Amino acid sequence: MPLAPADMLCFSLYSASHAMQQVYRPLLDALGITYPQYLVLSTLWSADGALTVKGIGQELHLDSSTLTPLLKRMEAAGLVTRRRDPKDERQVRVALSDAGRALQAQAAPVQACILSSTGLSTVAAARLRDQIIALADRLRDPDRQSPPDTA
Amino acid sequence: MPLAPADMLCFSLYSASHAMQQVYRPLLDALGITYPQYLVLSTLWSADGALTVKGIGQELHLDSSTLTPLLKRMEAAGLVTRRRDPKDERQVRVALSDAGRALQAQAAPVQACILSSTGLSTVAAARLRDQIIALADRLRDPDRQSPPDTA
DNA sequence: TGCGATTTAATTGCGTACCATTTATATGGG
DNA sequence: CCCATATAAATGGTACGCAATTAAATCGCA
Repeated sequence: MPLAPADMLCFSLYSASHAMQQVYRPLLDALGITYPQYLVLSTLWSADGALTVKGIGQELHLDSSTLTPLLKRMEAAGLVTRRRDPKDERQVRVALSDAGRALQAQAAPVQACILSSTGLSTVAAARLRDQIIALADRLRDPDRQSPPDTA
Repeated sequence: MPLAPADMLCFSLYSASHAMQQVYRPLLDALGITYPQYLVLSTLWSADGALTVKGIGQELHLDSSTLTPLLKRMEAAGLVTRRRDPKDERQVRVALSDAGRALQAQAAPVQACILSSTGLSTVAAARLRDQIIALADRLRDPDRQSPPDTA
């Protein structure tokens, strides 16, 4: 018998992730940014220095073909700067502009608002987060069990 | 202090959902479908009859602006049929074609492969799924607040 | 009976995501 | 020193995902 989406672990993730973005949307609309842009800004706020596109991609598990246009929009919005690294011109260094740094204060209440929307305590949210991170790590682990093609 | 994406519950969902789709990708590539298309097919396989676009959207929490082009691609691929309901011509009824039904057998091993990739037992996967479903339901609940943490 | 309010799909425009490919730069080996 | 290889970013193409708009059908109620 077939498994309906509602019974699938994958669909719970897919669906919860979308629901989460819906909660973020009005908060981020007020800041003029999208959810992936908020993730990039959070990375830069925490990094406290310029990161390469590659470095941001490693944090967020996104590749340059996703990040390049996203970062260009953020640069056009005046939130970040993009400069070739003079030491290695293959790399593009992304740094916060003053406006990008200023947005951190505006965004300060967002996390508390999100947590409240989850209906979870800080501890319960952290516990669930860690379970989901562990799952994602196993899914990305190249030598995970169940070899369908490893004869 | 700012919260890095790696510490956010939202990002664990975002990231795990993407990781899950990467595990699905090679399996679904072999069937010639995408992950959202697999969700639509799973819905139709379980429903055992024609559903409206609206009905599919309620199952998957997607709206017609996402589903209409997706269903048109599936129709072009010969997996489903789309017909206006003669009783109410606003509605479009989506039904499996023979090829769409036949794909169910091809897709039968997929769920077991995915479960194995999670590294979780059936019971542990179901328990995590239920926690995430409950979270998503609270996030979608219009009258949510009650932060049990912030006094 | 008839007409406006509501409901439903489709359409449009924008922003992700990702694969495959291309371009530019750097580095290692002979 | 120069070529082969490796790496980073960008590009092109396809497919979601959603807000807002448009178009059509039905319902509500006088």
